Amino acid sequence: MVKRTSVWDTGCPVARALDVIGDWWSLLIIRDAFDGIRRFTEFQNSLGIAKGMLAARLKGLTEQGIFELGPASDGSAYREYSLTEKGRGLFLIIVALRQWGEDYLYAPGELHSVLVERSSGSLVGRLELRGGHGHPLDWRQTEVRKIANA
Amino acid sequence: MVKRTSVWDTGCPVARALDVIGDWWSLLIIRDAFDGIRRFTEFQNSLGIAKGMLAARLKGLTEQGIFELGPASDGSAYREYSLTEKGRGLFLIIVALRQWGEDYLYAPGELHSVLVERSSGSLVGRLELRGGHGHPLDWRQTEVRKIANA
DNA sequence: CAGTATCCCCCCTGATACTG
DNA sequence: CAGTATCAGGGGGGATACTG
Repeated sequence: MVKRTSVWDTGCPVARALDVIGDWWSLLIIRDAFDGIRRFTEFQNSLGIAKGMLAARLKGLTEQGIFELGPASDGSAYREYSLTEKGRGLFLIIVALRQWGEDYLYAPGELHSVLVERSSGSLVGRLELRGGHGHPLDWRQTEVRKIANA
Repeated sequence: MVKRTSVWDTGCPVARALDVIGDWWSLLIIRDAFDGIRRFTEFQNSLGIAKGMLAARLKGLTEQGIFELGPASDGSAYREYSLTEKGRGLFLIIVALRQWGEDYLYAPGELHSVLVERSSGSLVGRLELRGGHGHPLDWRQTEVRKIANA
């Protein structure tokens, strides 16, 4: 097996998601997109990523339907990358990563960016696991039901 | 974990989180841990990962305080990897990945595993973005407030 | 500005063999 | 069972030069 093993066909949506955006750069690029970045050079400057890598990632993510390449919104001659609905669906993953990072990767007093509600400036609430009827749930109360599949 | 270009010090918790668990295997290992897998060989069989890779990942994640290595709970002579509180905090990230994967990576009718509430068997509810007072929020109503940092 | 092309290093990854 | 040691290779990744 020359190529990296794919977990696409394991029947687990987590594995399939990681097959698409599980590399190191993709979610950082997407995070920047949520922050309003849309142009190639903007991404490059923000991330410090090599041009070749950035081009490959943007191409891959566009092929996956996460970005779409359209005319620039400012009327300039250039084009820009914008998130599709599928790409915008990744927002909660970014938020979950952010909240975990805030909780466990910063020493008390260490500064970091925060996600706030634009209208009020108040912090966005924590994501919570809930049951089908809205009641709070602990992870221990859940289980993965496997489906018989090939 | 040595990285070619580290984004640890950018002041963004998302970047810092990805520095820790942003590689392709880590979250799959952690997903398996949430499914009850605790032993080296169980991980290896479940993931189809090379032993060397698995050993390196488990070592790194243990050093990061995500796993801890303790005596086997079944009283056998072997040891087992269990998630720390920090590791268990990653559950929402897994759930977010799962929900996105279910939404966008499966064709209608294609089978996949699902996360259910153990007591009732009903599907776990969707994660939702909410404001500080519990009101629903769209990502467009949020923004990242950057902090002046080194 | 927005990439493409190229070079090159070395890490990641996988496979196998070996050990306590 | 639970790793460690070792090896081979491919491609991730960075840097630079070049182009439309």
